[in-house]
Amino acid sequence: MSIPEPTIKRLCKILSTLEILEQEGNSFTSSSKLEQISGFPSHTIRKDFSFLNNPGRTGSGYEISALKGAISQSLGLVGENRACVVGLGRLGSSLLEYPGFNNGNFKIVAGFDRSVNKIEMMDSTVELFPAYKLEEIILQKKIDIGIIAVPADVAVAVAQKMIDAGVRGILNFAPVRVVAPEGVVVQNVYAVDYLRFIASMINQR
Amino acid sequence: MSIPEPTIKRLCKILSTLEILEQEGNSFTSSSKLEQISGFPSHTIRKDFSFLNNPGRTGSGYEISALKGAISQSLGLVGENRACVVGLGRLGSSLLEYPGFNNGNFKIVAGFDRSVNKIEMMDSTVELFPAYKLEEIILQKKIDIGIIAVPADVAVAVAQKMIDAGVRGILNFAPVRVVAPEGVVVQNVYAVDYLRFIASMINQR
DNA sequence: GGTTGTGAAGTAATTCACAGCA
DNA sequence: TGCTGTGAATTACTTCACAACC
Repeated sequence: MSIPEPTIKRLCKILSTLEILEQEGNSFTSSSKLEQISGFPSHTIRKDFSFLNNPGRTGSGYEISALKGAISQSLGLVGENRACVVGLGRLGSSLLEYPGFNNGNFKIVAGFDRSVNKIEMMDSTVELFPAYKLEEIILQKKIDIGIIAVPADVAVAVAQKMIDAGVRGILNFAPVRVVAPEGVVVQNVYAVDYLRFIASMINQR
Repeated sequence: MSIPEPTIKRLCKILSTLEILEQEGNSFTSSSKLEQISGFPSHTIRKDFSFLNNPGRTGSGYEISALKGAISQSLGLVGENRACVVGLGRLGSSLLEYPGFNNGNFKIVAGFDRSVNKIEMMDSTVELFPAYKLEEIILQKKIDIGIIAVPADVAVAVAQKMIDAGVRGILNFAPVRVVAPEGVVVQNVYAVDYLRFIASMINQR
């Protein structure tokens, strides 16, 4: 039975929430507590969890580490997903060190920038390359997710190179909409869209 | 008749798409063309548009500027929404100049940082203030949307100050989930959530 | 041929409500 | 009493299909 997309998105967010709870020293939680923190209603959370394999115990709540495992497993977040960041301006360079990117399931294995000079000047724990090596390195390092943080005018070209090199997912922060063929998952994160959504919710209701 | 939330989100994205089309010199478009660019099926787009006031002409397509107006109007994106950015690290400082933030409907009227030194050194077209003035300036400048770009450990405190000062919407880029009382719209943009979603779509299906 | 706009039909997601358990 | 887990009921959304139009 496949998991509905809204459920997947909520589970991703709940996973982050659980990590925060764990960092704060908790080892158990409940659907009502998760409602307070995540904002999702508790019955929705429980329904979402019904797609997992018995993550909790009827009567008591959820053991956080077991719950995290159950979510990760059901979402297929198991192996190590290898990612790269293209464009090392302010946004890109902050992404290289974004907390949580280099957790168990993800690893940023390369950064790219057009400017060879910038690459040589930056010091980073991530290996850096000039942009023209993008396709070569994606193949060589078996990168499956590309993160785009370049200016709008080159974002589409970068995306195309990623797709040609065989990337299976793209996270695009450039203010341009990237479309990809069937089989490549794209998420466009365009900050203005969120601002507009917020303004629309504020002004409309 | 209120507009369903999925429709609102799509309309926000389509609005950006229209701006791109317009920049490229187009003045007309159609639902099938928008399908190609946005990825949403054309019938969904047309259904979404049915919540607007006759944006197109049966038979021919849509006049982009009229369509933009109809969407903006229906979403309540009419006045000027005043926003501020808190935290002027790499992410925050890039947001200050983010293209499209300072378009017709939004205006970034203030930037804040804890470090007085940084504020004095940065040159920006946006007025900058030390963090302790946050509440004062929000009131004074009638800011209704707060953008959070501070580290995780202070994000919740910043959000609380914004809420206390009367902000009506929060766009949070810190890797912490901000929750707000009824009446304050929050969007948490946590990059890891998108990575997880992508990985889950890649690995699962 | 192309297009929009929309009721009707179909599908999907949410919410309810309660049994079963600690 | 407070919790989970889940069928059933409800609600919401999407897709279809076609009339009206260029």
